[in-house]
Amino acid sequence: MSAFDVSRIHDLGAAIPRDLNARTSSGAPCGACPVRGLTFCAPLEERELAEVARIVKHLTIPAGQPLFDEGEPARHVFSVTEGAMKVYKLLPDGRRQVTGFLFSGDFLGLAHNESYAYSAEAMVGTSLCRFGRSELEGLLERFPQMERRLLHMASHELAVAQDQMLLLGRKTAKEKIASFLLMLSRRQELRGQSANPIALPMSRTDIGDYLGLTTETVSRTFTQLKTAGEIALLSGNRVEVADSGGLARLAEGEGL
Amino acid sequence: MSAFDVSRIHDLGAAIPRDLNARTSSGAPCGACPVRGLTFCAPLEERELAEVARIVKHLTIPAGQPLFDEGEPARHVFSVTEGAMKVYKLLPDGRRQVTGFLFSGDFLGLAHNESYAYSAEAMVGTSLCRFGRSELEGLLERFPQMERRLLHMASHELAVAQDQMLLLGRKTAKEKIASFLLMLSRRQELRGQSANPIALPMSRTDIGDYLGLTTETVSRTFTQLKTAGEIALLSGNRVEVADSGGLARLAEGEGL
DNA sequence: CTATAGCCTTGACCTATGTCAAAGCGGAGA
DNA sequence: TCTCCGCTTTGACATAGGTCAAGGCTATAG
Repeated sequence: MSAFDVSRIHDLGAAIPRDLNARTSSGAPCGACPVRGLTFCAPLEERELAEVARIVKHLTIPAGQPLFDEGEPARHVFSVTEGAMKVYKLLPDGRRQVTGFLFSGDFLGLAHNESYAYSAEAMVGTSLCRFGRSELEGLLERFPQMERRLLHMASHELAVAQDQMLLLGRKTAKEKIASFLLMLSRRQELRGQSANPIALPMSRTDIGDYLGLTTETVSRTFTQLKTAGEIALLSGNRVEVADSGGLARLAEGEGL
Repeated sequence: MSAFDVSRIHDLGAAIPRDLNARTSSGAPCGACPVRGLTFCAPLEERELAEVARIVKHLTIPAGQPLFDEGEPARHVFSVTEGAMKVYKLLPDGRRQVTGFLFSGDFLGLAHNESYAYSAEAMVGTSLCRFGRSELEGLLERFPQMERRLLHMASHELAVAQDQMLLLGRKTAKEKIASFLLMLSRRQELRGQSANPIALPMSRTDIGDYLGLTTETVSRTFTQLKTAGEIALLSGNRVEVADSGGLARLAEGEGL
């Protein structure tokens, strides 16, 4: 896959300008945001979006570029509008844990203290909305429904994190890979894309660091699943799932 | 340790009645809540606490008793006032991941959908405040600072969950145990207790299910740390840390 | 069209941790 | 104070997954 070809992994089509008053600082209207329904802007009315547009800055970063690093002062929060990112934590000796993959509609940068708790890096060319922390706080004060939405999103993230703990602590390599593929598939659907085939914008190393495995084990497990007829590896780092029910049973350790 | 002896693990002393108007349904005044500063009630003024007292129900459960099970309709949220609980998720074949240990001041039961995402069980006799979900929502609507506090607490939980992912995915058994002990020590301090010795109200099996290890490995690793002079195992399931700096370095994989 | 650099896959071997089994031991109740 | 019972510890052995080491593809750049 071309590292810069965003469309391969996010295919919602271009934003259709509707000539609303609300415009971001770089000119894109929030009212035309293709992923608004997924973001924390969802509960706002079009009139209120103007307030958002006033404080938002739109930015685009190329594949492989870091957005921020763990420990850096947390001055901004971000919302992914297009592309794909990974967030991760490091141990002093370089061991890495990818704590999440982010796609359009996902939120990042919320920190409970003054600095980011993890690093964030684009895996393909990625577009984001950026909010100053204090400006966002003002916004949350004015629009309580936005704060409620954010709390709801955080609760969801928490549930996802607990699932990931179960995966990391108690699942086998095969169960981890099966769970991972299903997670990506479901998220594609949530973004309005088809559940199958599944796009993998991340490397085997990234997948390993997300699942608590090595590159080699990830690769071997993909091969096993392919040999067993569970999946097919397509060109462009895509995976076709033969029987999602079977994969789901595999993911929960219920054999096949 | 006596399974019912709460004081062993939580020693803030008895609540001192201050004769405030705010009282819980079982008579205990919220104004005298010994852990109020730690809970989501913290930002409320005494006058506002009366509202909380009106909808709260105080309850006490014995060691080993479940509070709720994963998948059950999430009708209530809870705040631990005294004692210790564990929350966990199960795989169909019985494999278990303990996703957290809860002590006084901790919040549980927040669900982003209609049912609980995990099971909760008391490890020692435990007291909790219970809130009906809809009543709590009304409260959050009236007191936005409470909702902000809840968002802040959720962000903190999220950061803790990411640390736990790093632990589960990338740390060795020795690093996991060291991290675990430090976490308990710090939380004791946050609750106003001494950092050392550390009380372990949970079984070796619980610790293993929290750290992604078996009982045997947990036990062997404690023995190793004891032999290395890092810790001492005291009576009553307590652990004395010889040098917390050394343990901290161990926890991050920086040798000793 | 061809070269090239970076993934990805595969193989052989190793080890941290799991599994199975059997003693210790401490605390709750009599 | 004594007696169990359940948890913890320890030992011997097994294995999933890690490590080290070659190749093999594939997609961009020239």
